[in-house]
Amino acid sequence: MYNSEEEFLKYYDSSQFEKLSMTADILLLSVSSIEQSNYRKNSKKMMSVLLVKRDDYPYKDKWCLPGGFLNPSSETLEDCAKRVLKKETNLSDIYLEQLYTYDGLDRDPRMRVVSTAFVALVDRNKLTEKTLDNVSWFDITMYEEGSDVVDICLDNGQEIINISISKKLRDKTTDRYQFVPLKNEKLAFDHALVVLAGLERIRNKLNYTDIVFNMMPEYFTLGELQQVYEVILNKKLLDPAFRRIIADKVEKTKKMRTGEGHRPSALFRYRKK
Amino acid sequence: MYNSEEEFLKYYDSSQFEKLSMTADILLLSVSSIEQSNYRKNSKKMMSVLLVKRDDYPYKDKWCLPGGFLNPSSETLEDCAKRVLKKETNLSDIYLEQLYTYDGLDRDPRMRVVSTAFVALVDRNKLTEKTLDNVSWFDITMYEEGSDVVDICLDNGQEIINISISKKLRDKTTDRYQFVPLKNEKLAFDHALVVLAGLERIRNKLNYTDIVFNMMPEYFTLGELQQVYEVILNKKLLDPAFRRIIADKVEKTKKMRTGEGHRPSALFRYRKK
DNA sequence: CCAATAGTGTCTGTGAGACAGTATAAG
DNA sequence: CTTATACTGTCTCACAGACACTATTGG
Repeated sequence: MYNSEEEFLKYYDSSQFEKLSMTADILLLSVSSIEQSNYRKNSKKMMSVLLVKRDDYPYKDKWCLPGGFLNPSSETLEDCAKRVLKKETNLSDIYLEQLYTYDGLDRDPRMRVVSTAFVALVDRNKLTEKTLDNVSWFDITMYEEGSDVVDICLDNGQEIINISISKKLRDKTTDRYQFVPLKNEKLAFDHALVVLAGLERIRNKLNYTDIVFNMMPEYFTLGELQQVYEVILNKKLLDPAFRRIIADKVEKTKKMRTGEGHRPSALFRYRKK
Repeated sequence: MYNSEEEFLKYYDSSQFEKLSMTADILLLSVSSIEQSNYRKNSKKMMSVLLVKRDDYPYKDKWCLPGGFLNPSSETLEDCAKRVLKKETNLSDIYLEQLYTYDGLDRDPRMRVVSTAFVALVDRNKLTEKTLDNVSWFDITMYEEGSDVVDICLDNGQEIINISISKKLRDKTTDRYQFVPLKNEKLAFDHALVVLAGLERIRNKLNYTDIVFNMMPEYFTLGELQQVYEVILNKKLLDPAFRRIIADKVEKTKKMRTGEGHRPSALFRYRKK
């Protein structure tokens, strides 16, 4: 037939397979600080996610994750994700990790679109708040009532998005769980599933990686770091246990944080290994 | 512009974005038993992977993972993976899990192809050995010499495939590790990376899921199960510790395995929760 | 002094790792 | 009796969970 790879490629007809469009969607997460009225209290921390308001069909006026179509001839999906992040946040040095590829047949009413979702983490302080009115940070609250329903509440101060997702056991030929959206009126596409999967990924990785520090400023107190752990894991931790766990990941500096209405705390820094 | 989603879709031109082809590749893993010459000894277990010999360009005469092009108008990537599995092994009830999406610009010399890789697990006993001569099971040996180089050796009894991959730390904007193929002369595309990523996935999941039982027959001895654990984790386990760990995952049956040249062992069964 | 957080010392119970020992089949 | 595996009892050491205690600031 053909005698060499060169010859094969010369006559290869790449149109023989039907093609499709791909997008990269980004779940950009960070931690927000909410000042408390009591001057003594530390600011409360919450996980937050960046959403974009759609200004055109499909899903007009609903919120969605920032994303964009892949340019197949020039960029990888990761390149594409970075390009979108740059456009949306003006930052280019952000932690980025591939999450999952979503490919339901009807996820986009326009046509078949396969989307690879990425999780991105960022320190909120690095962001220059260029307040585009179609982009907004939503604080995340997760309720895992019972065993198989997860409720997620997203709140940007003006609008509240309620999501309810069922975690069902699937047949053994696939992943352990299937996620079925039960309630979701304001989040476009299948992005509710991406939010849930991304939060779970970060929660799992917290224990065996150093990803937290991508959401932290250079200098931080152990109290702040503990709050971030607590908000990601969604449970209170005991001080001594927490300090044992992160002891070898951080190093104490000579700086102190004062003026908080209580004992000052030492500032720590991430110690790379 | 448009007054409703219906109207929008009616005039939507889906050709405005450049399109591309996608494939689903499957890393089908199972455990093989190798009879020992000493009649007393139990058969040795090894992880093994199903490879297909390419009979056309590109990568003619090299081995690759079974895979196929996605038909975008009718199937999901998982459907596509199942279709390929059915064709290659004639089985349809197989554990299947999405692994990672590979999208390097030059991974296929023909054109831009993005591939979503799946891991599939199967009990070798369920396979009817229809010995197609272009399909073969390769036993896997992994060496993790030092800290950042992984050597994988694949052996089907006639041919040996040696792969060497470097695990390098990447910049913090992405995943912790970057995998760089150092040596690989017989495995097509970027499939060496898929093999490594899949083995690591299974190894990690062994501890917090019940996936092993997808590779086990209905009845098995604890010795056999332990051997499978050992071969996946690539290290010896202590009997009492192992039995404590899996105690609540299995249930003893009345059946026994005899005739092995040593004390008979009870047959166990997976206990679903 | 009070309120709130920072930071440390120490007890205890659980559980993995380790080793030793008993049991039982085939040849 | 030997060999190889099956299976169990128990000790120890590390470590997470828990609690209590001291320290230090602003108001």
